[in-house]
Amino acid sequence: MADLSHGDDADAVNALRSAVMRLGRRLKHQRVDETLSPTEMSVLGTLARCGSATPGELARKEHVQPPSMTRIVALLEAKGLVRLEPHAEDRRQKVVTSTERAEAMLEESRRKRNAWLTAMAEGLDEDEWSKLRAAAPVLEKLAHL
Amino acid sequence: MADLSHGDDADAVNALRSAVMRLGRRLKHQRVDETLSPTEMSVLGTLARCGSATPGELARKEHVQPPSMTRIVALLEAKGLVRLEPHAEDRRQKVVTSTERAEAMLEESRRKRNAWLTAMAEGLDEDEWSKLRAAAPVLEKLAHL
DNA sequence: CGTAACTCATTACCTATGCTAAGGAAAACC
DNA sequence: GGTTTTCCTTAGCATAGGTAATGAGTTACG
Repeated sequence: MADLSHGDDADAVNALRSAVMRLGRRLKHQRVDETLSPTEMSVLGTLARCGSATPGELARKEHVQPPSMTRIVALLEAKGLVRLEPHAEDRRQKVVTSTERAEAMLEESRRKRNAWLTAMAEGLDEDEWSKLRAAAPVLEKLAHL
Repeated sequence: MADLSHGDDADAVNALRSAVMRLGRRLKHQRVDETLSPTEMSVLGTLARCGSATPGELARKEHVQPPSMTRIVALLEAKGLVRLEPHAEDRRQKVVTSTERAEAMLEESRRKRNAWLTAMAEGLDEDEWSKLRAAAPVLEKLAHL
């Protein structure tokens, strides 16, 4: 594992935490569809990546409690972005699948997000941006740990 | 500026957004002092870095609306972590200063945060961690842009 | 000067989004 | 076959943010 005991790493940790929190708050405001919360967007993204999933699986992946996921899935279904089907072998569970409409929305949202981040990146040079690009997968891994 | 038009960067942008959001959610739960919200912590951090500031300045820096900052400052004052003084030249404004107690708490919290992130970093190798460390300042810059 | 317009902080109220606790149905396990 | 466990859900609550409206203080302009 990495050694986090000396000062530079402690500083990095603090910078990371602070930046992630603030950036997260700003990203919330840049939602592509005003009627969709950040977590709802994130769920659609997860479904696009992983295909179908049960509410429980989604709750674990999004680090949210099951009751919260129940509501999120219900809202997504009401908006026609997700389909709910009975589970094949286990009748307690349900299977959540994103619709074609969700795919289209994700594509649209990707464009808008990029536009916003492009504006943000005006203030970054190529070197800074490449550091960010290199760190993106690591942050993802960390978020899933 | 960086070129965000091709696919790799679009992917990086998506990964970044998703990871920042999820990591932010998990960091919220790892608060060092249960009685302090993440934004309250962030305000104390800002004060430690920048010295005194008015509520309005803090609201802008934390990307929060003024009324929210009013409440945050009031809570911090009630906990003895912040001192409120009248502004020298402008009697509309107030000056917020962190107390010695806040400094001690920040130091304590830094230790606890590091412990948590150390546990997280168990799953990272040295290369991944160094990428993260390189990106930390860039993320901070982005968060402040 | 004095009043109009603006700015800063605050108050009051509302909403969004998460949580815990509790329940009901299906599966798994003696 | 009855008990325990697992999964989703319902109900109620807490937190943390936002908007709109208020009040006090400052600045600008006529």
